[in-house]
Amino acid sequence: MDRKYDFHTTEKELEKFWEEQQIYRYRNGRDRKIFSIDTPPPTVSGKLHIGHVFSYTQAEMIARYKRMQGYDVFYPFGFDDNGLPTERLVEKEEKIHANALPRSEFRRKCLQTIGKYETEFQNLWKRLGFSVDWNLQYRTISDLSQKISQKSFIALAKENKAYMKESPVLWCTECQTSIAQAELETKECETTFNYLHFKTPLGDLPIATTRPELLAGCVCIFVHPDDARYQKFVGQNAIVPLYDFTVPILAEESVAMDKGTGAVMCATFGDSTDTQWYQKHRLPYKKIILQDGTIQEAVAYIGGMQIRKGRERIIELLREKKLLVKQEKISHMIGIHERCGNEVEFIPSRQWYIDILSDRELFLKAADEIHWHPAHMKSRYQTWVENLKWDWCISRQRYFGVPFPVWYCRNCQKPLFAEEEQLPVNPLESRPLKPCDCGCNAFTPEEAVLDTWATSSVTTLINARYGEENDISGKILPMGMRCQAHEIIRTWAFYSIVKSLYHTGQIPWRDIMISGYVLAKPGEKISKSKNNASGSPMELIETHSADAIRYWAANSKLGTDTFFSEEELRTARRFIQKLYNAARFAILQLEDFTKPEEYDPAELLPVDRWILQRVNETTLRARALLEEYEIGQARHEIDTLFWKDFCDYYIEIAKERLYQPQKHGAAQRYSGQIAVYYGLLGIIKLYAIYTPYVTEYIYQEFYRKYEKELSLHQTLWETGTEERIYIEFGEHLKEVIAQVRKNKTENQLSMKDAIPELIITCPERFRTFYQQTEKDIMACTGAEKLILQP
RNA sequence: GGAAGCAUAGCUCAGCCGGGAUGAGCGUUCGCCUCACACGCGAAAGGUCAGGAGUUCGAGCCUCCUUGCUUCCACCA
Repeated sequence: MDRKYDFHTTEKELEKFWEEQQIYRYRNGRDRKIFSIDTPPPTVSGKLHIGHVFSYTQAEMIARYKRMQGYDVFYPFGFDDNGLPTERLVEKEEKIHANALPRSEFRRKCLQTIGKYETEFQNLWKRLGFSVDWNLQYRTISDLSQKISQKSFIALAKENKAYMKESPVLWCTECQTSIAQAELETKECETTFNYLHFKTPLGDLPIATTRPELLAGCVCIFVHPDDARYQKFVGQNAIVPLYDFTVPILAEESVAMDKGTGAVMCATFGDSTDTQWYQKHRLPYKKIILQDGTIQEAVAYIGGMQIRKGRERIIELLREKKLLVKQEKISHMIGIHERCGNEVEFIPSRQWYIDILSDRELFLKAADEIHWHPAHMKSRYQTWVENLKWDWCISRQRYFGVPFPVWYCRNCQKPLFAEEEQLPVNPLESRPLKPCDCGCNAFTPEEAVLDTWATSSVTTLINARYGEENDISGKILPMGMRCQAHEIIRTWAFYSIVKSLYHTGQIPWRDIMISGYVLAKPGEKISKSKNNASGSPMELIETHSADAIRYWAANSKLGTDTFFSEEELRTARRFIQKLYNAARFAILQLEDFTKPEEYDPAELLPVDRWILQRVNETTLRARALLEEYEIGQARHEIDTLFWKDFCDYYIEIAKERLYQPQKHGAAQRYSGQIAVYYGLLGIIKLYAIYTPYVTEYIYQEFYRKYEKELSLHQTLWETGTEERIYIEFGEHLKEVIAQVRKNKTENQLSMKDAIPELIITCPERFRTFYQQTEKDIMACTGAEKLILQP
């Protein structure tokens, strides 16, 4: 073995070796319990950054951990390559607009782009040593995914869980599609409160509005029924300034008397409150804003303008005509679309929804059946479910997605669903297999596509090939765990729970593991769009090794956001070199080692039993922590065992015995060899989940010729009976050596300098142990004489 | 406005059931080239555990209040 560990060649060779030997293949549950993993299919919307690596790697360690506990791990990998995020990427890269192209051509461009990105993504995950079974790879745009997604929709529609309705919906005028509540973000925004007077028979009624461009869409005025200032106006009509039509003045309890003037203009639609009032008071709809964000042509003064432009123009006009009483700068929160940051509008349209409001209790109960890691993440889910306002709108007026398997009868307008044998189907290219119940055989296809989440929420079903010929849902559902970041609790986690409950009646997974973000600097999330990542993951791997990045990713507490610092990668590299060096030492001492069929621990020296007991103890502790997904804490336990106990104490104590059997005895040396052999093997098994490359290298370089498994990653963590007395003895012995080291340091002596006499205060129960360890202690401390005193 | 998380060494963070800060890594200072490793070994300095009150024999940990940071949700007239 070279003095320096060459990760460049080693990692590449081993990556190939694992792939060729199919080390991580899912064995279909043959003779092993199955642990199935629902891992996030990354959205194909740009390049992956260190944040993804951080989160995905933590989950990957759990996969490795479970495998080494004897599970047949079902660990697929997918790509979420349909939907708006991908469309936006393609529009940006190709400098095109989806709606300017024939649909088929745009879809073709999308397919090209995702192919390129997916290869890149896959290479990165492989390079990071992910123990994914690539045979299980899936894509949300594949035929199978589309089929299962469409089946899901049809099944829900038949149970009336999915329904169509005409209603004001959240609308993004930039992306020109409806969106769901979950895709809404808020942004603090400076705006102006414009005060105007509406004339009424009883005098002027002052109104404040931030959206004067909607004056033409005003349908009524609301005042609070208890508001003494305005009670008299209720039941009267008011004249809308500038447009001079009349609207009724109505009483409404939800009006905030202290906001603006206390009297509020309701337009269709300025905000979500307007939509609620519209429904509650059965108000008329006056169309002002169109789907593309322009004002309807027929609107006087501002027809055809963009919303902002129209607003400015109206303010100008109001000012000219002296109708503007005053203006006030305010800052308020507005809803924006998470994908583009554009302000959302409410536009009535016919959309498909999934009923989620009726079954909140069910969704909350499901959350209690799932183990959340960390536990407090459950409250985010609960708050979200409790605050749901609208059913889940699943139709998108976009192109690159799973089509709705629906046509509408031209005669009776009834929706007609595709037959199962037609799926996956694109209604634009196919026809229903039979005529409508009304006898009509002419149809209009649904042009919308499904919300991306409507498909990615069934990843568990896609992986299980739910309802297909080779359905394996009985084996892998509910899945053992779901891993994801906390930002998508309200989307991916929530929708997956909804779909799983609706389709299978059970929770999608038993555990959910939620990772934190990697922040570039305080508060600033690294994101694909901001491009604020320091070096691409591939570059970092080339510089620091995949193992180093993985080791770093295991450093923080689950669910906690962390900062990225390249400095910490250097620490990781030091660790890898240290492990390599320890292995070099071990291999050197074990050149002539004959592995026993079995060995009796009673024949080993106490200090050798101590280190083996420490490995055993650490394995037990790491196991307990990893069962709770505490990757960082488990690694910390292992670090202490390896660096402190194994390297700094054990090797130093046993060194001379291994070098000089003539002085210590052959049997004593053999005892040490056994401890080094099994001790290091236990340690590399523990580290295998964190740094799979260097540990596998050590295994192949040395252990492979003794052990039966082809790869370290096919071995299992082993534990035996705990014998506390050896742990306690080790602790005592460490204290003795620490004292000697301290003494030498204080006297500025080298560690190899001799000391004439070492007096050990030794409890009776350790007496024999110390007697058996005398030569080791003398060698390690340089003591020429050893005195044991009670 | 509601909720959650965080606040511990110069920095980043561990601290399980309430039992003596036993802390770790990085950084700093000092010593040591000890035949796996100077990408190392050994040691040292450094803390009013955000502030306050309470419960308790005993609080970093439990309760309440205050402050600061982060996040989620609500608020869009």
